[in-house]
Amino acid sequence: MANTWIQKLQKNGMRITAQREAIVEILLQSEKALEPIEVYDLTRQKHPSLGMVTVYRTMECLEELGLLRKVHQDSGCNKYLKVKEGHHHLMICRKCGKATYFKGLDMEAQFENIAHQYDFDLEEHWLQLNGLCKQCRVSSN
Amino acid sequence: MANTWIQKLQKNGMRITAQREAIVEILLQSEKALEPIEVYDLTRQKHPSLGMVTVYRTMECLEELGLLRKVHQDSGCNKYLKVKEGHHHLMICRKCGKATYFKGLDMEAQFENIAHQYDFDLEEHWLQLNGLCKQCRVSSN
DNA sequence: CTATTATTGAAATTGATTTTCATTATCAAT
DNA sequence: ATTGATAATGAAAATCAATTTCAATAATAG
Repeated sequence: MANTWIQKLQKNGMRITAQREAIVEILLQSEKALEPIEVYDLTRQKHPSLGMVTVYRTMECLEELGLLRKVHQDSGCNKYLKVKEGHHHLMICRKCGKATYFKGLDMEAQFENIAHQYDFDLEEHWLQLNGLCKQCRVSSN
Repeated sequence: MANTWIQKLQKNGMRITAQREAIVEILLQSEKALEPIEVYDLTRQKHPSLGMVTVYRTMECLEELGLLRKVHQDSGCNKYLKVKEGHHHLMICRKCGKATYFKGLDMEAQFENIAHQYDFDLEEHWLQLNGLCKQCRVSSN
């Protein structure tokens, strides 16, 4: 896992540093989208000298390389999640933030149909399901 | 149009001021989602003494009253658009920003189905189509 | 008209993100 | 292994959006 990301960084001419390895580790472990400050706090538990700027720069690189993607939630739009290959959509728990990818039932045709009606050149669609995951539904609420 | 919004403000115990009327006017005229600074600039053309804080506060009120809604775009997540009654989704031109509501083909059943598979308690879904509107496709690109 | 009180806007504050720059660490080439 | 070019780092400053504070002003009930 982490190796794949590190390799990709390397292939793109970037150097491998302890900070980057630590940040990648945290991001790969997380089941939910994380904002820079969260990555900073989590990474600093094992790497206290890490600077916030390094987190921003590393996450920016990872996004440009297509390894991370931005996720929008009511709780903020500065959260980043590991990308999953192929065409997927997200299901996100509003309580714990757990993000699950699911394969979209081909709705593309329907979307294209609508776009056509409005003479709209459809380039992409954003679909996200929000609610409560199993665990969070059970516990307190 | 504007009367409806003004009335709603009044009904909720708010006072009608020239600033609020001007801001409402701008927001109702716009075909695209606007961020506070844009509302500020546009409104100040006819009302130069307007303060930024008033824009923020007025837009916040309008959102709470269900007249405005936040819209997420690559160009930012601090944009607000007039709400349309009923269940609709958005189609947004990435070039001019024009936002068009369309009636969703009932995809709720499909979404519920997916949610059920993942033992997920679906509360809401976000769907947005992004691309180019007719005018923007024709002109230059 | 007047008194009450919500609203306004300037200025200060906060919080997130970006920029700058001197120091440090990586890695390719010896 | 050593070295040198240069990419990466982190502290501090700068920027930008949004919020809070507060004295002055304006809307509206009576």
